Amino acid sequence: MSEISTQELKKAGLKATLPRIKILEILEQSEMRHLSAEDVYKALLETSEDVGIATVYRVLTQFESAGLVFRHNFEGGHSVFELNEGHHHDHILCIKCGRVDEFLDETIEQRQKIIAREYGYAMTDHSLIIQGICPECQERAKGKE
Amino acid sequence: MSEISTQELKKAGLKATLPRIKILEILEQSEMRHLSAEDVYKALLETSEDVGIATVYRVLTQFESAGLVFRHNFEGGHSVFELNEGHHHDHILCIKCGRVDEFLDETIEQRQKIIAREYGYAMTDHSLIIQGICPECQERAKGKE
DNA sequence: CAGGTAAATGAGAATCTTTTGCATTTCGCT
DNA sequence: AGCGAAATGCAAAAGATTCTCATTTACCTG
Ligand SMILES: [Mn+2]
Ligand SMILES: [Mn+2]
Ligand SMILES: [Zn+2]
Ligand SMILES: [Zn+2]
Repeated sequence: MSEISTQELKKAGLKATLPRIKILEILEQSEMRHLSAEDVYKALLETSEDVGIATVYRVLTQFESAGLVFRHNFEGGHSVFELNEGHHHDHILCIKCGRVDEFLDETIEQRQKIIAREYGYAMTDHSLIIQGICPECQERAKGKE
Repeated sequence: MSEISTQELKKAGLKATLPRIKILEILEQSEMRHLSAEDVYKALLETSEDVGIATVYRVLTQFESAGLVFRHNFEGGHSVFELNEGHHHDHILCIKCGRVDEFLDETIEQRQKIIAREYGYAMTDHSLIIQGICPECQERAKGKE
């Protein structure tokens, strides 16, 4: 079953080592789409794989360079990673419970390109995060009010 | 001259202490609009004020709570602060030289509100950063090519 | 399939940014 | 001037990430 992961790694130009295979599978199989290095490390511990946290950081950074994952800075302090499944999207986060939703708005995407051009920048990337309170957390707040 | 700063602090509900006055003046007088805690600390050293880095962090956080400054997470790792001068704006950053430009796009602002509503979120904030290569850095690259 | 080699790893130390604990100082108000 | 609460400086601590280096592993060759 790790054959598929092995192929993906090779295709990305990475040696198919045990830690890399395991980490890739965790990213693919986790029900959370956005995982911190610590999240990945904890998941590894549960598979009883003896992988160090330093390797988790190294591998995630390599995955990013290889285009296998995206790194996001949702909250100051630590990065989260998610598999690159080909479709760009932005994020909307609940500041109460941490829920993450994803969206893509073509109007915004276009405006960004126009703005970059106006300022003479060659746009390489962008990061848009909407923060708010999710429907559930709004209900919860209403309840105990 | 620090009278004005003293007033601003009092109005914001903060005791007008020497460190707070100095830090506010640095934010007001710096030619850089976006300063890290370390930047502020270095500027303080040059005024030969004996302020600890811990106080810099504490004061900047208080200024943020008081609405005097905004905190941004431009690059993973550290926050930058800028005076709140009343107008919200987003940022476009050069990944080569660190230059920061500011913009405001009403179309994007509106779309964000609509998206939050679509997902049922009560939007509290948002952060949009366009990354790219500024005109000067594009020229520089062209030159040595 | 053994052997060699460069690349990858684990453990812990190191780094970097930010926060915290605590003794001491300062501010704002009599 | 004097009091009490709030603020500060310093050093230690914390949290996230990177680095060092001895050891192991993946992959190529014969
Ligand atoms: Mn996502
Ligand atoms: Mn700005
Ligand atoms: Zn929520
Ligand atoms: Zn530039």
